[in-house]
Amino acid sequence: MIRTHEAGTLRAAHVGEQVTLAGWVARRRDHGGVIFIDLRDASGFVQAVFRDSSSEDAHKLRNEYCVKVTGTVERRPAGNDNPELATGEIELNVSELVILSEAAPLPMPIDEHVEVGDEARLKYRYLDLRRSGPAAALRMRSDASKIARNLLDDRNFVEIETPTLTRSTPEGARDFLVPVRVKPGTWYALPQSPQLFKQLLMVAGMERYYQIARCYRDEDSRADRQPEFTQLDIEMSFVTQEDVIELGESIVEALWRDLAGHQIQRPLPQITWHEAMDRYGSDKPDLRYGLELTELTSYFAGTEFRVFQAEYTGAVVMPGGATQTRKELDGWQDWAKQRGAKGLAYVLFDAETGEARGPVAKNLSEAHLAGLADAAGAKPGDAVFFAAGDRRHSQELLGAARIEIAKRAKLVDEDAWAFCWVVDAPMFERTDEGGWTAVHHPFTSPNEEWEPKFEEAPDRALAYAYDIVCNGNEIGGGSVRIHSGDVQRRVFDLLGISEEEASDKFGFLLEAFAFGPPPHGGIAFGWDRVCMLLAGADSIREVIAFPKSGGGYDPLTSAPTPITAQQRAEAGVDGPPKKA
RNA sequence: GGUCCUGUGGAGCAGUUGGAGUGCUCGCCGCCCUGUCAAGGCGGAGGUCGCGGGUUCAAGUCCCGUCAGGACCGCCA
Repeated sequence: MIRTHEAGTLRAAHVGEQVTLAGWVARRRDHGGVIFIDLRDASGFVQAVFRDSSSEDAHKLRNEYCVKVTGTVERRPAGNDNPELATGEIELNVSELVILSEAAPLPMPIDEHVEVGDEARLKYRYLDLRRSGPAAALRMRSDASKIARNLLDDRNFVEIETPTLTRSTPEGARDFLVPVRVKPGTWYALPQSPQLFKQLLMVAGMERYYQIARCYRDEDSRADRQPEFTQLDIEMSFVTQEDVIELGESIVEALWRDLAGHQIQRPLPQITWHEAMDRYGSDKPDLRYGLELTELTSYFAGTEFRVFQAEYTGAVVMPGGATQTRKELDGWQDWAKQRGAKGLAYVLFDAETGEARGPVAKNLSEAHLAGLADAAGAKPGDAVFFAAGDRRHSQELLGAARIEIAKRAKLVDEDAWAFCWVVDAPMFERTDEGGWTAVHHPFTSPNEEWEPKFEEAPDRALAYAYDIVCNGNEIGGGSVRIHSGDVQRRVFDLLGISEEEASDKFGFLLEAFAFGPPPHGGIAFGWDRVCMLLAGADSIREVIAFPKSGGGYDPLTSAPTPITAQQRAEAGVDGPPKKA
């Protein structure tokens, strides 16, 4: 090493020692006769002092020059300590300065105190990462992965890599495709997850598999989504849902204990998917606040108001919402329309009299108005928002409203951690064409109750499928898989997948399942989201070294780029497509 | 595919009902300065106001289009 110590580790105990440091000029304070440099390396900062003998070159220093300095660690003069710095009691009296490399004027400030836009940060991510905050997020992620690996290793899990050039899967998200030079017209797909491979590893008798796996989905991005993302992917043989949940909680417990200083209460609460929808209008409810939905379908039975003559009518209360201005109430209508709803009906309860006001109130009978506050759980001064219509969509609208209310009314405790499992997810949902599709994936096992009869009521059939939710974010999910050929065939039948089609698409898996597949199940954590939460960030970009911006664009490398005619000719892009 | 927000020196922002010269902080360059620590003082450079079109006597400002970024809906088993 060209240095003897790390800058941020020097303390009063080192006073008198001759040391050599290497790092970057974080800041300079040139007083003419004496020059101070904050020298930064990965460990932190230390103040280097240049006087007469060493100051000639030091005048030339600029921010982010990479330098090597040799000198003596000295106690700072009385009154000059800097309690802000871990190294604030001492400084390095420099006798020799070597400029290792110079830095051009910076395109963005590298300053702990200055906000910089995302565009500049991502384009110059290597400069962004010199700042302590962004750097700490990546180090924290490394720690998180280490904690998970250690825990899984202790439990005899095997870390196994699976292919990233694989075959296209018909279900789920859009695949990223890779043309094949040696066989034009054929394509690899990048995996959306290692799902099928981990099941094959169970057939292979590995029993306990895990992998920190890169996954790819060609869908539009969001703050918590990237085209390539990472899962902590886990699969186990001879387990029940309870075993997977126990393991999942152990991982979450270790992560939050060691990285967030938070002890979770085990077992974590479990609520069923239907309960989550009924009470919170979401399959990933944020339990940091109440504001539960109330169903008023039977309350409004027989109402003259046509909007509420619906399959489902529900409500959510906005505490203190009655004082909202007309403009704010109109804002809710725009908000609802933006989500594809016709609007958001509301009733305001006067803070003084408790009297119901608003356009909807005029359409309701005296009796319905009289009992409404109690039925919806509203107090004088509150607003109540309603959604009516299709049960699922209405609940989702109210669920979204609930989140928005909590945000606007500042009801979210930002320091709280609220975990839960959402269990008993439905197996199937209707497709637009009137058939059925798997909610999770077609290898998810029906639960014990529904296994013999899921065909009788596919809309009500429940699966051994579970999601773990933290503060309204789905951070992981999994299921017990089907290991019986008979059940798998029945599921395919219901989904309208013929034997021929199944064999064409998943033949390799079904064939493997002919050879004594063990019962198995697993879970995958969305690792970027987990790390985002642990880092206290509001975007997964903060915990990804080189994230992409919207549209899958990489501001640093400018990928994706056009290819040359020659590359295209060789790539095998232009081979004939498969007949439909 | 759709909705909304934002584009102004290198960075972050301001710019009023359209009205004479786009301003501020930081950074950058030069000089001064021996105890600062987000150092300070003096001086200086740096702008197609994202791009194109339109309205107007006059556009950073209004209108249309377009590009880029962000948030969201659709989508994401």
